[in-house]
Amino acid sequence: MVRRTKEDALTTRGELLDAAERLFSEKGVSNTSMNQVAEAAGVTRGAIYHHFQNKLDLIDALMERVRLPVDEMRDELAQTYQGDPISLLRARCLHIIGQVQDDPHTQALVNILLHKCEYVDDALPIHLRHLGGRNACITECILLADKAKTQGLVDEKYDSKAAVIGLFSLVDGLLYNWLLDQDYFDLSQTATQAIDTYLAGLKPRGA
Amino acid sequence: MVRRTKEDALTTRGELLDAAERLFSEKGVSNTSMNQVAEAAGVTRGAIYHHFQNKLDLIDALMERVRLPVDEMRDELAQTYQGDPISLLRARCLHIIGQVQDDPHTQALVNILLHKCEYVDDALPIHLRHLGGRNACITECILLADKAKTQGLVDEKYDSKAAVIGLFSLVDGLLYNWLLDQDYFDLSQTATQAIDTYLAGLKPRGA
DNA sequence: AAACATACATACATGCATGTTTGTTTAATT
DNA sequence: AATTAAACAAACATGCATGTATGTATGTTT
Repeated sequence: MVRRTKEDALTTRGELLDAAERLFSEKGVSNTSMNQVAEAAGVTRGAIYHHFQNKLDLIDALMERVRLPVDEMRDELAQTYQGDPISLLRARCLHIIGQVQDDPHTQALVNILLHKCEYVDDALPIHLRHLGGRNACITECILLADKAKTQGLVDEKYDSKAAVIGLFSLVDGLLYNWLLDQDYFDLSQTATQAIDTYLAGLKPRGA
Repeated sequence: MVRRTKEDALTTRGELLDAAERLFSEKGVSNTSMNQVAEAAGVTRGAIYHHFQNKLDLIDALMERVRLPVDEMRDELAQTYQGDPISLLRARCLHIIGQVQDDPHTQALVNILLHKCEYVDDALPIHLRHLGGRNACITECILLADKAKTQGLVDEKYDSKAAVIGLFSLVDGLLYNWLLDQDYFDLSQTATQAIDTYLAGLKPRGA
């Protein structure tokens, strides 16, 4: 069957992305061929090369699909600027944790990023996206940390950038290890305690 | 030239491992062919298949080579049981950080583990080794955390396992992000502050 | 209704990576 | 000294992944 309607084509495209996301997350990116993706989506490779230029382009589309919700979340949290900066940072971190835990698309994508793809060339869209998103988020959060410092919520002795990088590394590490073996520990419980521990350590001693 | 002496063969084997370590760390495991490894070592694929069964066996040997020093370190630190458990944990974490930063072999291997290989199949020796080593180390450190709790160095409200997993995730995350872009932040400074922050958060409030 | 463009399927060409086998030279063995 | 066996090199066979080119049936446009 060929030349279906325009929305049918979009459906095919979506099924290709679903299949790719699942296979990549299960077997790794370079260990999954375009043919396998096509078969899993019930089409042939012709369909893939019609919708995407090549594997990299496919991955790019994959990331584009879930980046949008993440951006929404960021904007949303940025607006709810109520409460102290530390609580905001906490909420943001826990939100990320929760989303990876509960949203299958996010989980698959993060799994791909952390465990199922090789960072081979600087020109790779994956690499750039990952780094870019991280740096933008960190830069934004450093402002929050500075604000918290002026409010006396964070000890003066700490460097804001290092503090934020530490917090993000903690989140990354938790996700990294949890995705490695989901049965080894409970993510939300462990993450909540770990993040609270870290944030408690940021407070001035006398507070 | 062929059939060189027995130690010449060991040299060849070592050069193969060196080449593999470098190429894998630079270009990724699945993106590096056996032929490229052989060429980089100045031999042909025949030499590789003489010393190793296949790519997985090569990687296995790669990990075996640097696992030994790491184990030495662990035994060494386990003997110096002086000082409080928290200081010991701190020293251990900073030691790992320092070793990744300063020892090229360790750095390359950790880079491969974190960024240059796909965790595709549970049967892969890489996967098992990584998980096994981690779990063993965590189990060991949980005892330390418990000990610290009985000494009143850690707040009663914290779960020991979660506390240790948090600490290790922090270290993993720091290495993960630093290896992604070594110029973005100073590893030892950031790690020292982050680890100290986390450990400070573990203390009881009134201390 | 005719012309065109889209959404694929199919077929083809190419190249590379792997694993194996065979061959050759020289150290080690007896 | 003769035999064996190690340490590779070189050649072979195979399969798979990619990219592209072509074919075709059907929606879409005018």
